[in-house]
Amino acid sequence: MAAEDDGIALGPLDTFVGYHMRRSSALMAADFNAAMAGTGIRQVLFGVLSIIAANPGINQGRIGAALGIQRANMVTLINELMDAGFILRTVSPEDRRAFVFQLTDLGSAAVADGLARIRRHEDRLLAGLSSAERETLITLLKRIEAAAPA
Amino acid sequence: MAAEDDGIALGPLDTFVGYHMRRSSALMAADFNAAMAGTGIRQVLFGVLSIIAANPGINQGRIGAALGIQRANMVTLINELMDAGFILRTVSPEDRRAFVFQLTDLGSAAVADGLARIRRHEDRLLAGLSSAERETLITLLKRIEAAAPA
DNA sequence: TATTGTTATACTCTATAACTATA
DNA sequence: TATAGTTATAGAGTATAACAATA
Repeated sequence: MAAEDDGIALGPLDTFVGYHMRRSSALMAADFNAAMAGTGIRQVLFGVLSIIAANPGINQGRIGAALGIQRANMVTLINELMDAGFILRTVSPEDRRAFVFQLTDLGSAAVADGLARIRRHEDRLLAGLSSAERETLITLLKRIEAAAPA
Repeated sequence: MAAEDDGIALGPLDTFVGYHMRRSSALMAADFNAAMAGTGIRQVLFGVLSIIAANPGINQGRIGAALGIQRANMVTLINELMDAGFILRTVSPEDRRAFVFQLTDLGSAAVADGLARIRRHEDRLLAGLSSAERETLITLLKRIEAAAPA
């Protein structure tokens, strides 16, 4: 899964941000999954839980908007988290079309455990970067997110 | 597809490299696909073409190793590129189990056209980063690739 | 009419296991 | 027996279009 470098030239590929983004993102995702093994939580699911934790009472559409997940794809994710007992779904008092969400106690515990695992996972994987470099990296990535077309 | 920031708090998510990597990588991939529209070339396919261009006569397994693609998944990719007429497959003279590859003229043209498109796409998307920042970004990403477990 | 959530569907990417033919 | 490529298959992520209920 890591970058193999058996004397194989990457050519111009090596100069593209997109290529290295794709590779390193995939590697981080694989290590994330290893760190989360047994919890049933994947990157997207942790994202959803995290948004609910930080915005209790938020509705489904806004969670998707925050994470770049389409309405149609939110449905399965929410159902998974409901089935796992991590979230509580209620009809919005202000808009009876919408569902609003809260974490259950189990969900809060899953977020806390997940945060600890993710911190260890990132500390391990990014041990070669100073904290300044890590911040630089996040800053640069955020600028790309901000620049990307709607 | 871009980062929505309608006053929705990301919480701790915002502090994770993995989260921003995932988002920005997805955004770059979407913009890549838009830039390549009509060519039939996706990120993985361009990667394979690029490796063959830089290493004529390379075999299937080594292409996969260079790009982190499993043997089983290489098969379809190679078949796609064969069907498109971009590559030439011959049995290796040294090892009759292995196939070695060259670009066809059409494949060379596709790579040249792709390179131009990708450069425009990255220049547009990364216009907010100085060239020094772009290099910093690539350097940091490469260090993550190097650090990731095998 | 527009919006929230849903269903159905399809394509891509990735992963594993078992097979074949050569080495 | 190990390796190169293949087949079959499954899980996950993401995309679009059409629908029901509510606004």
